[in-house]
Amino acid sequence: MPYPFSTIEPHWQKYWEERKTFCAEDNPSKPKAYILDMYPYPSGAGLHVGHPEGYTATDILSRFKRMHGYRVLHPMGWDAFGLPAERYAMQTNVHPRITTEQNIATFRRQIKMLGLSYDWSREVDTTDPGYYRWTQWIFLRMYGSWFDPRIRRAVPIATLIGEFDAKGSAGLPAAGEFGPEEWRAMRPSVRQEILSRFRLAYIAEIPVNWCEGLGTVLANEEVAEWTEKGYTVERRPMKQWMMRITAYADRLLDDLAGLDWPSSTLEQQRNWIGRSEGAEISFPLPGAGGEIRVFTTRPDTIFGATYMVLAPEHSLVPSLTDGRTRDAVDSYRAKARLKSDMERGADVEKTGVFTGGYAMNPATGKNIPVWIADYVLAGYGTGAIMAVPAHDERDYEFAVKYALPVVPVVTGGETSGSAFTGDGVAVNSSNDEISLNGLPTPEAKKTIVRWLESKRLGTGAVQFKLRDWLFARQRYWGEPIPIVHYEDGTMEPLPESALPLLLPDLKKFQPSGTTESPLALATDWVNVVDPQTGRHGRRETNTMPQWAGSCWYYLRFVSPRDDRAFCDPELEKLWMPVDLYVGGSEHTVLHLMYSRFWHKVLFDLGYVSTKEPFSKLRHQGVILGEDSRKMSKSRGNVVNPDEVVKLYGADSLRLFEMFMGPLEEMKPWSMRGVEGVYRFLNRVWRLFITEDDKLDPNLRIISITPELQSIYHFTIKKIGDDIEALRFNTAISQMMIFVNEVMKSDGRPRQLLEPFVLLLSPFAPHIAEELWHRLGHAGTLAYEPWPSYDPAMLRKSEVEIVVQVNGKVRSKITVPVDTPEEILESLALADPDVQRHMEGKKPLRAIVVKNRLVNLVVK
RNA sequence: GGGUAGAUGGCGGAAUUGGCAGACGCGUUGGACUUAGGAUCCAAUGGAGCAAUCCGUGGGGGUUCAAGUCCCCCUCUACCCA
Repeated sequence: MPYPFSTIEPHWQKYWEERKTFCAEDNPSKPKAYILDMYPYPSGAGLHVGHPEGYTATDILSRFKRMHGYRVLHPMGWDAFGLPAERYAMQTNVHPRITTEQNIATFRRQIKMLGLSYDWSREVDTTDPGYYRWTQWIFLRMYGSWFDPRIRRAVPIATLIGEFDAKGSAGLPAAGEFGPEEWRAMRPSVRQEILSRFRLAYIAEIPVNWCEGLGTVLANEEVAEWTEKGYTVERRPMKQWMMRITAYADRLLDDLAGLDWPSSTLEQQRNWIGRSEGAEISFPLPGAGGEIRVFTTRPDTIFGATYMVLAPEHSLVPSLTDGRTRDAVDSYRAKARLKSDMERGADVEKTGVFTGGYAMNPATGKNIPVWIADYVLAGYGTGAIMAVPAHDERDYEFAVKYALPVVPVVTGGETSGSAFTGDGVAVNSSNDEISLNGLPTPEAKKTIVRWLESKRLGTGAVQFKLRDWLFARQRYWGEPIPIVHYEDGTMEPLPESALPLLLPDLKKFQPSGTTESPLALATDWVNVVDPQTGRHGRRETNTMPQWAGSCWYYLRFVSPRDDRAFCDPELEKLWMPVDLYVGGSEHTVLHLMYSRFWHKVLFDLGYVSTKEPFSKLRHQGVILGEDSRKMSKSRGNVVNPDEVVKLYGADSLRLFEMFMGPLEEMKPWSMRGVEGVYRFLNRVWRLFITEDDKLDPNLRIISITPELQSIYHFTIKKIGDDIEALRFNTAISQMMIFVNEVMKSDGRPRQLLEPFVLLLSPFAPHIAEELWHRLGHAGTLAYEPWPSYDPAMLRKSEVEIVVQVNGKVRSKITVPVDTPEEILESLALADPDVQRHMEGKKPLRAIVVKNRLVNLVVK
């Protein structure tokens, strides 16, 4: 008879829920553990077997920590804004609120069915006005703050206004040039424009990926997905809300150093930030007037700059073109608009056209042609490059194609047929005032930057690949941005008391037909009159991107029902930072970067006490289908957790998910494997419970062999060590070894089996609670102290020593533990098998490792 | 092209970090029990060989008494970035 998981599991789930067993205590006297899963997007498809992998891992650790006397914060919530619910609404006119509620209900049911020890009283939902009120509130903090580069942190915008009032713009180049009187005399809309150059949340006109078919702007990483589906995406300049994450580039990079994160994740974050050192150089435009500014990491190659390339969108392009080139340039610009950054950077043949204009190379004094080409991106650097075909692959390719001159200025590598991009020694690099010839690349860089600086032609500069974050989507189902635009050209944030700014109810969810979100159609909602001044205004119709809610949900869990603060400051100190964060590696870059950014802003403004949110991070690996291919509906290899739980129970599902292999690894599903752990749980059950469903009368304190005693103590040690290190697969394997040993031995030693139930409980909590109960204990085992082991008991009395001759195992001898080396050696030499292999050979030396092996080297 | 992680039986995976390769599980084979077995229990299970023994951790070199583990070169796979 299989064990009755289908009655046990709901029973204990109900018990935990009714007794609030896993409510996190805000009790400062206990050590804390904040153990967090990446909360899911509740899709219509429901849970798949990938979800429980990470959830079970954190659950095991949470339960383990509770049994060690920790207060554990282990919450769950829903990242519930997002495009799928809205797209469904477009097709059916079912309000996304309704779809979202249904999906959440399904997810909640499925997650509860797994017996995960979440504190459900802290559940959050990003679409709940009580939640997004605070997302909006944080947005307003970002809007109301600026990053002061002199102290490298964010401060309220009022400090900047105060500075302008008192001293004018002095010291802040981005502000322009004005004195205090001028500032005070400016029209409000002008002042606002200047301030928006500093605010952490600001509106800017930038080229974005506009998708007419979807009626929305897409993030760069979303473009490929939609173009593959046949949608057209074009580059188009639009006014957009942005977040000034670039201000934090240095700190986001530097603070990675203190994090216990996977090295690949750290590396990807570094690459994404993409810090590079070089110089910004001005190339004057003799014909058109003005100058082209470029950033380069190789200022030392400036003497080899034989042409320049502007991004097609570059603002100087029109003034450089003339009648002969205008048509070609315009049509090239039109084509480039339709390509995504990804396509443009891709390894395809470079294209470009000559603008007709020339710039002067400030080092050589020569005029060089200015081209446009889409491999130069408007959003990166200055949107222009000096092209050094001899020492840059892409420039080389381009120069060969368009027969532009290639002038080598660095020696040290093979240059025929390709560019030499490495470091070397400068040549051909001198003018009347300066010579780099003979200097190794690093010296040459320093020398030329000094010269450029002295001539006011350029300056040493640091460039980041990281760009400001596009923070607006033309969608309905997202957090409304709490800003009103007035007819006089100014905008104003809503007062805190007006939050949450609720989404208006709509009946239809189609795109507005303009570049605005469907919110523009809610005229009652959009149009407002300022009660104080009577001015007419319009609400911001963009909503926030899906990342917004997930940027700070880990903070909300600390005080989820607080209506005075997004996060109670005392409780924040009590729980933060997150001690372990587990989630998929698909969030390696964006989610983790964005939340680190928000966290740092909140830290600067004094709302949180740690500079980083997640001290330790791990990713769970992808679970493949039974055929070792990615699970997908079309392949028909999707495994449904409901099915597994129905057949084998939640404990078996949990146990198998952990037994499959290392947490981070990608691994295929196996129903047979589930059966395997299910058999194991049945075996455990039968150790305690007889065929007629009674506690086995043989369960008594009995004398046991030293071997079993030793295995028991080792099992406690191994399971504990493995859980701490998140090596759940080997912990389970040790449980199996222990159970096999007990099965083989005589009797049912209660003094071992009763604690074993506790060892099993983090992995398979339902069966463990049931056995604990049947053993005569009242209440839950969730807070029982974890069994301890005696290190002395780990020592065996005898060990088997391997005897090798020339590295090959020839015999094994059993000796008392810690037998001295000399005795081991003589015992080995006396062994008949060994002697046989040494016959006729001369002993050279013996390597003896205590308690391990003897290796006899002979010739 | 760059970064990161990998490659161990028929399969998933273990291996005090240099010390018996293949723990544990799946599968397979044989047996026991049974009216029955897709339940349970026992035994075997990397390959070759009757055996002694030999060969075996993607491939090739190296260091070492000793290499899955360390070093060099190569091949392939996955993920991310371009």
